Order: sequence, then C-alpha cells, then structure tokens
Amino acid sequence: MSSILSKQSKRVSVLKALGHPTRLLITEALMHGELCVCDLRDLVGDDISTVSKHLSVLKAAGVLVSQKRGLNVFYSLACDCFGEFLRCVDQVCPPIGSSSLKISPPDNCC
Amino acid sequence: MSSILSKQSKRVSVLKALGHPTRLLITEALMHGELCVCDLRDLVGDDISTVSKHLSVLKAAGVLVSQKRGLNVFYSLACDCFGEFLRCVDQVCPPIGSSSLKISPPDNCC
DNA sequence: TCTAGACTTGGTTATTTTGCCAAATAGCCA
DNA sequence: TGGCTATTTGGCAAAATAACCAAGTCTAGA
Repeated sequence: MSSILSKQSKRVSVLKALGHPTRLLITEALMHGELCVCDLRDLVGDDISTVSKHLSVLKAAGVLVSQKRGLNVFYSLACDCFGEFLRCVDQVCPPIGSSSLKISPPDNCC
Repeated sequence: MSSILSKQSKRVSVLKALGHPTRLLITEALMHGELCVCDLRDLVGDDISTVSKHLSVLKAAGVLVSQKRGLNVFYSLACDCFGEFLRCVDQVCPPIGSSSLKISPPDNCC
C-alpha cells in the first residue's frame, strides 16, 4: 500500500502529518518511549476519538507504529532518529529576524 | 514578528509549509539555485497568483527568502541544508512494508 | 456468556486551505 | 508620462481538515 506512493508523496505525507500542533506534540512525547492512547489523550486534552484520528494519520505516514497489548494500543516512533529530524527542522529556517536576506547556515547546521 | 512564535509553532509552520506537493516541489527546485516567480509558475503549472501565494507561505515560514531585481522577484532557500533536511524526512519513516513493527534505523540514518 | 474498558469508525458541523479570476502595485523603458 | 511586464493582493467557491458525539469493535475477566 505504501509502496505505490512516490517518494514525493511520501515526503509530503510525513511533513503534513507532523505539521499539526497536536500531532507534533504527540510525536515528541513518544521520543521518551511508547504510550497508549489514553496516556496521549491525557497529554493533549482532546477527545479520545480526535486523538485516535491524529494517531492514525501519523501511522499512515509511517512516523509511528502501534502494538496492541491487552486492552491497550501502544504507539511508538517508527524510527529512533526523530530527535535528529527535529534538529533539521529547526535549521531549515535561519534563527530569527533575517526574513529577507540569505545568511550562511549556523555552525551547528547539518 | 517571528520572534513571538514559540519554537513549537515555528516547527509546525515549517512542516506545514513543506507539507504540500507544490510547495515541496518549489523548494526542491530551488536547491539548484534561485528562480523567479514566472520560472516557478512554468515549473508547477498553476496560475501565477497561486504560485505567489505558495511562495509567501514558504517565506513566512522562513524556508525561503526573496530578492527583487528589476521586474522580477527571485526566491531562494534560506538555508543551504535543505538537502540534508530531505534526507532526514526520508528517514523518519522506515523504508517500506513494515507498517506495524518497529525496525532499527537504516545504516545511513542520522 | 455478559459486562466493562480501550480504541476506532461514522457522521456532522465549523474552520481552514486551495486555486482561480480580477484588480492593484511596482519597476522598466520608450 | 504612458504602456508593458512581473508580481502581489482581494475575493470567492470548492475542497480538505479538525473536532466533537454517538455507535461499533475487540479483549479480558467475572
């Protein structure tokens, strides 16, 4: 199913999945380890059905994986490199202020 | 203006800006150097006003910068690390097929 | 088997995003 | 100045997204 997606569409779905405050929050929370849906509902405060739908978006994009154990469904990151990914996100747009002039990348840039 | 945005909102706006096929295409095209709006319109095929709006989204997110020269406005990447960023995007979700089981990151992972 | 708990799915409404057209703005050159 | 080209902005209709509630599914345990 995901194999029929082009590399481009796959990138777009990952970026779109993470481009929502709640979904980014959820994903960051999972950097510390797996959590079940009700843990995540407590974290974000939305209705559990809303959280569940956000999780399915992240899973469909391949960012998260899930595992059912007993009554609970545990979600976790599909790849451990999410922290590095966030660092990349922070570096794609330069620090602050320089909204019109191109600057050289910071020292710690990729 | 961008300084009042939290780190989180900034990340979300970058991810959301890039989470659209046309905007990702535009940004990738700019990896090879600056282009003006009509070059980009030819590339993506949409109405030029649509392209202009996509560009302003990317610029507002800090991904692109622009420079007016004569009649043209040239857009370019705000940071040279966009290629590395894309590599990170590709690695956040594991290759293919493993939609339910967690796998170890690929050798070339960040 | 029946019940309760944990999620997911369906359906609806409100909000946001897209993309086009038309109009406005900005800069060059005769 | 007037005309021409490049781009942005405003406005609108269509499409996509988000969030809630209600109903359905699945599993463990009484």
